[in-house]
Amino acid sequence: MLPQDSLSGAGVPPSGQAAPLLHGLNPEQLAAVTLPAGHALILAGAGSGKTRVLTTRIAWLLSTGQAAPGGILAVTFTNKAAKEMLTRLSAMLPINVRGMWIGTFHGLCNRLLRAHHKLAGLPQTFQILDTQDQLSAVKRLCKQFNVDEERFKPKELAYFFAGCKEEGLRPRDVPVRDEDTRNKVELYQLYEEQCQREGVVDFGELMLRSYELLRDNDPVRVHYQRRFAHMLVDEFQDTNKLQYAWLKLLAGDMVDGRLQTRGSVIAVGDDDQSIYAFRGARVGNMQDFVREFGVERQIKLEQNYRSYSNILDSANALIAHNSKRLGKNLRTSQGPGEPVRVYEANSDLAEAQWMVDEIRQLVQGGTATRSEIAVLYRSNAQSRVIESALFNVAVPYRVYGGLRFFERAEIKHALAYLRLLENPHDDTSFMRVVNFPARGIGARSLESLQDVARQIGCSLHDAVSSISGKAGANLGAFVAMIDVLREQTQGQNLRAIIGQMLQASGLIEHYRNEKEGADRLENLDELISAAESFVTQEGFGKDAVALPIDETGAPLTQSPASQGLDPNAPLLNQPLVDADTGETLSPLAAFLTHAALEAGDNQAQAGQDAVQLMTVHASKGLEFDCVFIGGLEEELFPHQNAMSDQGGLEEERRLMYVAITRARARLYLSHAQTRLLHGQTRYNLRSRFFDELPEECLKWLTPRQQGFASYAPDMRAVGAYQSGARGQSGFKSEAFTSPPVPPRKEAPAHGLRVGLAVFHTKFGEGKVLALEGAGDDARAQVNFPRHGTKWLALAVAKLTIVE
DNA sequence: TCGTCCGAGACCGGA
DNA sequence: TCTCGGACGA
Repeated sequence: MLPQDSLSGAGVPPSGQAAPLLHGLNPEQLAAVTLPAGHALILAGAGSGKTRVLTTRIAWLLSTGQAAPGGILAVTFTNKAAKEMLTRLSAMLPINVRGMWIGTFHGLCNRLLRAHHKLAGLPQTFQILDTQDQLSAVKRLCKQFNVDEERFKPKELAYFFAGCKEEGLRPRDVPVRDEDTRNKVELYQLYEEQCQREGVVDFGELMLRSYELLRDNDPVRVHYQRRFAHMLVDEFQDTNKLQYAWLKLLAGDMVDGRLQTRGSVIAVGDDDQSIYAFRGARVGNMQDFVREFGVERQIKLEQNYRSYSNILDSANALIAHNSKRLGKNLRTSQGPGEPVRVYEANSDLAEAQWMVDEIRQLVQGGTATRSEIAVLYRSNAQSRVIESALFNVAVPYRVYGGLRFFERAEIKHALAYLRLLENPHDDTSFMRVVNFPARGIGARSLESLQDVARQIGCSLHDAVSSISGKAGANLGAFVAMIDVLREQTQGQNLRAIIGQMLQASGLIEHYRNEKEGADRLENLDELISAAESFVTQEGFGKDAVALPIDETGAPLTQSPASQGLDPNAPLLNQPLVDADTGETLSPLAAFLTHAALEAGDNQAQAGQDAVQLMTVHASKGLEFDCVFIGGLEEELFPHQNAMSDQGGLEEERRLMYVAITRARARLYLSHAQTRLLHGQTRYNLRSRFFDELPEECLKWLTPRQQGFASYAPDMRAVGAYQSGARGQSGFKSEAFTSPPVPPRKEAPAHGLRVGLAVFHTKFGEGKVLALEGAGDDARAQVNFPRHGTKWLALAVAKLTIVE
């Protein structure tokens, strides 16, 4: 039933239209969907129907007439989530979703900055730097100012700049405590000047600049505050300080130290799934939100519709080890289901082989289709072994992550040319392609070009005319090529522009002559198709109607375009608009924006029934019937970089929690005793997370090793770990079922015995303390005076007996 | 100036 | 194992 008091006045269609929307919601979900106006926090556990609640809420607001499409702003973190929301919405309601602002933080900021680029102090065609571009911009800066790159590593500088921006700090705002910081802040200032001069913004700038735009321009801010009466924020636990401040600005103004809001904000989040602290996410925003917005309604969604209880209990038990939690426990009405299966492999190869065997059984036995099986891992590097194991037995698979479409070198090159067409002063793009394909412009020429540009204070493009000699001729030819191309492609469609660019730049020619160029040529072809489908989706062409603007120069709330009720209209948002002129951004400029904000899929063959391989981070928000989580070893998962502090470890645990809760019916966990990482074999302890799972939910496919500590690379580390959280490990003999593991017998074919002195190429001389295993599996424990005690796989380690 | 070779260092995660 | 940057010879 609809709460009567929340239906606001005139224009409300009969509630009969909304009723089907609400069908099948549980009481908490219903309460969340039909919340009356006002701010609210929804704590939504994994698999509790969060996205459904969000989209139904929007649909409910619209269908009851409480909101117009233009009055809604819904913000997410990933393009995937935004698309999902739009897809579901359009399935629920026969309305055009174009007038709504649904997108990622960065996407919406981009939209704001395009609309008000003058006020924001940006050229209309400003380009967006992705992480790669940003790094090369920083490197260029370092070269220019002769920065000691040993002392200030470009990567660290980029990270520092991004961190400042996430905190909302401009160079003048950064507290300087030491000389080191002072230098960094100076470089930060120079970096900003460089970006501004070149008309480019990085991801952090996108966010910070639009924050400042809203903060410093009252009419604009007020306009959007009025417009967005309903704001919904997904994955609120992942917001950083700046994003939260941005939301506050849109919601209302501070009056006498108190936030006076106009519309209502609904934040949906799960503190247990906060896995982005490394890029500035602040779980504390949830508490701040409750306090500063005066949130009175908090709803917990704890009913899980996804997993059986063995899986859910495991997740609950694991996450209970974290100290800082808002407190929430998932429950399910489904039965216990299958136990969580645990497997210990001798090596990463064996682990992968076991996974593949299990996967084939699942598929052949009809338990699951391939696309409903996911293999999750902590870091991308782990996918290799699994991929090759799958490949060997011809099981189709799909890897997420790694290089994505718009990040491939050839695509970046092509995009750089396109960017130069839009903005000749984009020095990052200039540098990228000025000598690619090679056209006789070497480091020397570029150095002098950069010198000249700095002296005059202009872009590289403009500095070219001041260079004389042979270098000047070559550079001149390059610039002329770009300028001619720009003129020639004026007014042409995107397909034609890209086609001509590929020819004129010599990219096609270059890759045609390259040995391994076929793939790259194919990708360049794919770029044209991508542009083509972008153009149709975004609705450029006949139905592209500019949004009208009001007296403040901002687009009007309700545009005729957004009301053009075309049920078959594409799902994406309306074209980017310049608020001053009402012009839509050119297809090329919009496409470049799209390419920067959405790195795209990494592989085609989407439709195929394939096993899904991805990192745990990438799996967030997804679910599968069967989930394998591999590499559950100390230093890998939890990752070694995260173990230095408590916060890091808790984040790793949340990551594990996310991984576990992806599974609906079957969950497999595994770890390997030895793993080839960074080109060398490592011996890792079984992950501590195993000890935090309830024994009764687990089924050990291999005997649970008591002597786990024997794999420690360093005895001191073992001591520290043993004295820590590790309690009594339950050794359940009845859990030993299939498949049987060959017993390890002493079979000293290697000629070693305890007490023998041996020599290792890396660790030097040492003494054998213990031996175990046989054949390929044989290991020796050796004490090296300088490197401590290690277990070495004799098949791998080169040990010679010292006479 | 260009291409290739080689050694060092990295690989945790993403808009 | 792979990528990057520097060195070196053509």
